[in-house]
Parts: sequence; C-alpha cells; structure tokens
Amino acid sequence: MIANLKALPDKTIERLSQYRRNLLICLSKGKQHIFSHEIAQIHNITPVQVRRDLMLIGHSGTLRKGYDVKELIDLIGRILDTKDGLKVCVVGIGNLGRSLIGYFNGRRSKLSIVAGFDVNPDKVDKNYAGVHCHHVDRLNEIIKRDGITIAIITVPAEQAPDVAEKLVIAGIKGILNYTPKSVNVAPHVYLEEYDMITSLEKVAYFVKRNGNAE
Amino acid sequence: MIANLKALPDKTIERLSQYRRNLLICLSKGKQHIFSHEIAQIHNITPVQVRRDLMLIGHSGTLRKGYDVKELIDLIGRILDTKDGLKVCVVGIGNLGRSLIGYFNGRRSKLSIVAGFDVNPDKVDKNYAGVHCHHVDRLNEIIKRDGITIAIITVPAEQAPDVAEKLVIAGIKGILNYTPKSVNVAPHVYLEEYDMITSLEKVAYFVKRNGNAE
DNA sequence: GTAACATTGTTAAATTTGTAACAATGATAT
DNA sequence: ATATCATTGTTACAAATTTAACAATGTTAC
Ligand SMILES: NC(=O)c1ccc[n+]([C@@H]2O[C@H](COP(=O)([O-])OP(=O)(O)OC[C@H]3O[C@@H](n4cnc5c(N)ncnc54)[C@H](O)[C@@H]3O)[C@@H](O)[C@H]2O)c1
Ligand SMILES: NC(=O)c1ccc[n+]([C@@H]2O[C@H](COP(=O)([O-])OP(=O)(O)OC[C@H]3O[C@@H](n4cnc5c(N)ncnc54)[C@H](O)[C@@H]3O)[C@@H](O)[C@H]2O)c1
Repeated sequence: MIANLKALPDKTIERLSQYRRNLLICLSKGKQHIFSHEIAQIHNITPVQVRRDLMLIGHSGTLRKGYDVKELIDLIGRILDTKDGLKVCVVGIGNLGRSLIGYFNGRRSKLSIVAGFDVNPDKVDKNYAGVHCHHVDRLNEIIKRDGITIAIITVPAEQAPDVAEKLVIAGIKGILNYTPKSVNVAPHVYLEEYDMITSLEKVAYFVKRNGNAE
Repeated sequence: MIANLKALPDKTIERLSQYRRNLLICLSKGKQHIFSHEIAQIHNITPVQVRRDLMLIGHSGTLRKGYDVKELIDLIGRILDTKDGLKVCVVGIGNLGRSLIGYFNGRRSKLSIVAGFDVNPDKVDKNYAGVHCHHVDRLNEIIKRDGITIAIITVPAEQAPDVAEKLVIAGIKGILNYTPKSVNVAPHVYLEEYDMITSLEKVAYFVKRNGNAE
C-alpha cells in the first residue's frame, strides 16, 4: 500500500479511472511523458484539477517533461486494482446485461465478469460472450463458490430490490444498479446507481433552459 | 413559466426526474398524497433533501397530508418537459444503441427517440423497435428535417469525437455520450458523459477500500 | 552564468451540495 | 378551547468539490 492511506475523494477516483484508460492509449502510441494540460484536454477538464488529483495520489512529475506515463499507470493501478483482481457477476441477462458482458470482458485484467444469472430457462446454462448463465436460484451458491464480490443488476426494475437483497445475503460487497429502481443494502456494501432516463431528462432540461426550446 | 426562473442545481434536476418516475407509479396505485419521508425512503435519501428540492421548485405540501402526488408530477413536468417534447436520435445502432432504443421508447411522452444512424449497410434502412436507421451520411439532413435536438452517442469510442463534431454542426443542442472517449463540443451544446467502466472500477475501489479485498 | 520561461505542487478561496436545526402550521385528541 | 403532534418550509451550517493564485523548480536560450 503506497499512498492511498487516506481516503481519496469520490470524484478523484472516477477521474483516475479515466486518466488510466487514456494513458494506456498514449503508452500504446509510444508516448512516454505527458503534461497536465494534455491530460486535461483529453478529458475536458482543467490542468489544475489533473495536478490536484495526481498530488493526492502522491505522484510527482518532472518539471520540463511532465508526468511519466508508465509510472502513472502503475500508480493508478496500485490504487484502483487489487492484487488478484475482483470477480463480477451480472444478474439479468437481457438486452442490457448481454451488452455489458460483451463490452466489459477482456478490457481489464483485474476486473472480470465471471458469471451471469437469470430466471428465464431459455437463457440458463447458455454462454454469453464466454460467460455462463446460471439460474438465479443458484446465486448464493455460485457467488460463494467463485468468490464473486461485485454484482451488476440488470433485471426488470421491480425485481431489483429483491435481487439486491439476495446479493447482500450471498456476501456481495459492491453493487452497480442499472435499474431505475433504487435499492437498499446493508451499510458495508458499496452501492452505485445509474439511471439512463435521468441522464436523458437532464440533458433535455438543459437544452430547454439554454433557450433553444420551449 | 412558473418557478424555474432561477437555475436549479444539477443534482436537484436529477432527483426531480427520479421523484417523478416513482410518483407516477404511486399515482397508478391510487396514492394521492405522499410525505417527504416516503419519497425519501424510495430514493435512499433524507426527507430534508426532498423538502429542500421541492422548496426550490416552489411546491407546497399540506401539513397533515404531505404533497399532492398529481400536482407534484405536473409541476415537475413543467420544469423538466417542454410543451411539444424534444426529439432524440441515437448514433451507432450496435448492442448498446439497440438496447437503449428498446428501453427508452414509449416511456416518456415528451422525449422520444425518432431516428438512428449507423455506417453499417446491413443496418441502414432497417427498423429497430420502431425507429428507422439512416446512414450516418444523412445525419445533418435528417436532424434538420425532423427538428431533432438531442443525440445519444453509442459508436465505437474512437469515432465519438468525429460524430460529436458532426452533431454539433447539424445543430444538436444536447449530447449524451456513452463512449469512454470524451468529446469536445461548442459551449452552447450541453454535454453529459457516462462511462460504465469507470462506474465499475469505482465500485471495485470502494470494495477494496472497505477492507474486503487486497 | 543568468534571465526567461513553462510547468509543477500546494495553499487558499469560491462554489456547489448536503445536513441539521427549528419555528410555523394546522389537524387531532381531550 | 387548548395542548399535542407530525409535518412542512426555511435558514444557517458543514462537507465536498472545483477553481484560482502563486511560489518553487529546473530547463533552455543566450
Ligand atoms: N436496455 C437498456 O438499454 C437499459 C437502459 C437503462 C436501464 N435499463 C434497465 O435495465 C434493466 C434490464 O433492461 P433490459 O432492457 O435488459 O430488459 P430485458 O427484459 O431485456 O432483460 C431483463 C432480464 O432479466 C431477467 N430476469 C427477470 N427477473 C429476474 C430475476 N428475478 N432474477 C434474474 N433475472 C431476472 C429476464 O429473464 C431478462 O432476461 C431494466 O430494469 C431496465 O430498466 C435498461
Ligand atoms: N455495449 C455496452 O454495454 C457498452 C457499455 C458501455 C459503453 N459502451 C460504449 O458504447 C459504444 C458502442 O458499444 P457497442 O457494444 O454497442 O458496440 P457495437 O460495435 O455493437 O456498436 C457500434 C455501432 O456503431 C456503428 N458505427 C461505427 N462507426 C460509426 C460511425 N462513424 N457513425 C455511425 N455509426 C457507426 C457500427 O456499425 C455499430 O453498429 C462503444 O463506444 C462502447 O465503448 C458500450
């Protein structure tokens, strides 16, 4: 454990994840050093914010060359990743669930979707992008057996609270809920919720407010 | 225009969207009045926050019965919706794009996806959940012809900046970018970006930090 | 060598967001 | 009638986040 003794701000964590993704691209293009204003431009933010984030994680750049891309990637990895990686499951292998599996897998070495769950017999015991779909009745069993710690919920909204409860009982430590229905979890479980309709309505509100529509 | 003369906080807008969705459900169940603590519980937030949001939009509840569900829905509608509704297009009719179309449409009367765009000839001129897919070369034409003001980007990440630029030229006023690649737009265009990998990495970080993994 | 310069690291201020405190209200019970 | 009560509306406070300001640094040009 290097520099993340003190808790980092939520927003900094989000940006670190994004910095890393683009730093990896930079590295693959052979770029070895990068300035705060270059990172900033990639992400549409200010150089100050980049420098502040990097300060918080204890990274030092050099004055005339900026930050060492490889070092920075490693450091962010030490903060975001766990040594052996974490396992993820998806509950609800519908349109969104299948999209996610196809999209995520193979992108992160330290984070992989290893199981799916559904109630629909047509989907159970089939594979989706290499991920096996189990019946949701085996949720508890499989999660414990495989040491899965994170779950993504993509079942129909009404089912979400029920699924969340089962996940917590099964010992899940973090939940990403894509359902518009908010769920309750025990305080030791980290919960992140995202609602696409809200995002779209928010865009619509600001379009309206910018005076371009009434 | 009633009470949204002064700008409402970002976060309040997000919550209003969520309040409304659940208020509609309440109404459909015959519930006519609701207390701040009931709304709060649905969304895992505090009653104070609910009251504060409603204060900001100028809504008054009654003391013993709480808020009138129907009135509240109407008021939120006056804030979030435009009279004639706004039209939305999706650029990139892949896995995510198709999921979104299937999911969104029919859910909001004042916000509807009316067109899709893709480069793949196999997809062009087909319908997806009732939405026609045009070749992306016709982007400008169709957006202007149909008065589309909002776009959702779900093309491969590398294509996103290019697509965004075209959208802005075509006169789009708001963009929702689901690509992990950040895009630049003119300042009068409202931009919202969401990155699922970041969300998942954030969950993983907090799982790790809560001491459940190393 | 030294002046000019771009860039970093850090502290301070501003802004945004959430929380707490509490008076005001008016329905209900006695 | 009056006291009690749950609930609202609002103000004041606290926490989180972003932005600004600027000294420190070491490289480059001369
Ligand atoms: N499709 C999208 O683009 C999109 C976007 C945003 C949010 N969402 C949300 O994601 C959720 C799923 O959307 P979708 O379009 O994939 O729907 P879908 O109907 O295609 O998929 C839902 C899947 O969940 C399964 N399921 C139902 N009950 C279950 C249970 N108790 N346990 C396990 N599996 C169960 C169904 O068999 C089905 O396969 C919905 O809540 C929706 O609101 C979807
Ligand atoms: N699938 C997911 O669950 C998911 C989740 C998060 C983010 N994303 C992001 O969404 C984007 C799309 O993901 P996907 O899984 O749907 O990919 P996909 O490959 O299934 O779909 C991409 C579609 O875009 C089309 N396209 C390519 N270039 C285009 C252009 N210039 N103009 C118009 N259309 C073009 C392709 O023909 C294809 O139909 C990616 O950037 C991905 O990072 C996807």
